[in-house]
Amino acid sequence: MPRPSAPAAGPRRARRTTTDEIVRRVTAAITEHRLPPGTKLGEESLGEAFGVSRTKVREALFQLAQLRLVTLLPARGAFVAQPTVREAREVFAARRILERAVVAEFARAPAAAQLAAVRAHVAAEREAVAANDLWARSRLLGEFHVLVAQLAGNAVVADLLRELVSRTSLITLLYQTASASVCSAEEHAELVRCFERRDAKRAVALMLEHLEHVERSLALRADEPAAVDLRSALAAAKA
Amino acid sequence: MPRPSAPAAGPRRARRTTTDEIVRRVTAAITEHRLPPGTKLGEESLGEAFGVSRTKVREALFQLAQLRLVTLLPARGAFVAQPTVREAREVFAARRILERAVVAEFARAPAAAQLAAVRAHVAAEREAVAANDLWARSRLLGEFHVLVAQLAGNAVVADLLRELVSRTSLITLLYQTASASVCSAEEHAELVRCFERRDAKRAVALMLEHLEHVERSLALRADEPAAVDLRSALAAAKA
DNA sequence: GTCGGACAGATCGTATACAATTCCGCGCGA
DNA sequence: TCGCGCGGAATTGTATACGATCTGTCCGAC
Repeated sequence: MPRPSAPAAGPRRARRTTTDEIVRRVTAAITEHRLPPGTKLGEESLGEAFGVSRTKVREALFQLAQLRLVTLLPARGAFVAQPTVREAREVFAARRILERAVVAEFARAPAAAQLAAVRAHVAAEREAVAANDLWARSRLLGEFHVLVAQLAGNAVVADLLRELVSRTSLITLLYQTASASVCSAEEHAELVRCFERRDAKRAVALMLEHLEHVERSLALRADEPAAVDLRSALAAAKA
Repeated sequence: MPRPSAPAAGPRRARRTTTDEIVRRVTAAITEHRLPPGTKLGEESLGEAFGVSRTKVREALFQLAQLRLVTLLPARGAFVAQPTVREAREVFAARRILERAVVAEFARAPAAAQLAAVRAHVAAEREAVAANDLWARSRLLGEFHVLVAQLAGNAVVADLLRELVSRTSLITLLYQTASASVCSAEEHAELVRCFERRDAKRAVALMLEHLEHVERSLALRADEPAAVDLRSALAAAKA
């Protein structure tokens, strides 16, 4: 009897909605800086919040742990991750590696429709900045990088980058300095202009500069976890 | 009341053993080509095999799905993934991007102990090849790339690469030609010699060549899933 | 003879229940 | 006053139970 050779992983692929929905919403909450690093994510609390039971919450937390957005402590629960300085630097290094290649590829031959898409995205970024919508701003600034990767035509790389971008959001929140707030939207806009000119070389340079700019704007000096967070938490009090 | 700032994600980090153990063992089974693509992974069967209950198996399957080693069909079950040709090409492209950078970094200034480690690894590869131990061979050939990434000092990149290497194992099995069997161990050995000479440029060239060599040895011609598998399954009969 | 619908079996999805571990506050003693 | 040990409450870890969905087969109709 020959093996069934799997039921053709065809059209229907979307999971119900619930588990991935929880992952999506918690991810959004973390990357949009609504859930600060170190926040405890109790299973019962989350279940109550989403109207589902612990079983489902647990699965979502496991997935989030694999994305490195939450840390699971064996019998103590789930917490929003607190990337170390070392990890932060490594994430930026990884992004430089991937995005250099992505930008070079995309700038080589962007289709008109693709250029329109990135232009529209930058417009949305500017809108969020103008409206002072911090949540949308965080989300859009990150999604820009994922969008470019998708348009570059490699979904695998785009997925890897999505993960790294999420982690970057966490890092940004943890280590941002008071004066930080890089105006990334304009840097994105300049990048888009390079795309329009098919200027791959300059696009790559700009992207690397952009990432280094973001990294340098952070306080990545301490060597261990984040005593920073404790202090700021003590100073700023209530979340 | 200031937030507890998380219970110091300190020393103890290892998860119990069970869930990750299942993930590890199934991953090994897949990457060592003991579980062919398309194999159904029933929850009850796996639970029985590992002596745990479905709850735990499900968590493991979810993690494996995120690693893209298994495909979850909504109400039908889990199957060993069958990467498409497109996905296969994208995985190789992603690996070229990452490994080019990894090799360049590592070849720049490898420590003596690190060189010893990679030499030892290649020796183990040769041993497995000589002993005709196909399982160990598959594992070691993949782990070489992860090892180099780890030694290059970026754990984040190493983790990304580990995932890609696992997926490559699956791809290799799915699309290998009868005459395939690239003798990667010798290519690894030559790479190590470049490391010893700190010849970064040639090391990068060799690595890219090596990856392209592996990719070209596969039958990545068809555009859709793998009718190949069906035929071979019908021909070869029993697993 | 082939196609369409319905039933039965099996498997997955979700919730609930119980056991194990941890955390927190209290009391005791030095 | 501080350290240490000890319950009680809360939370996590695991298993089981029940409902929903799908697969495969059988039967009847065209």
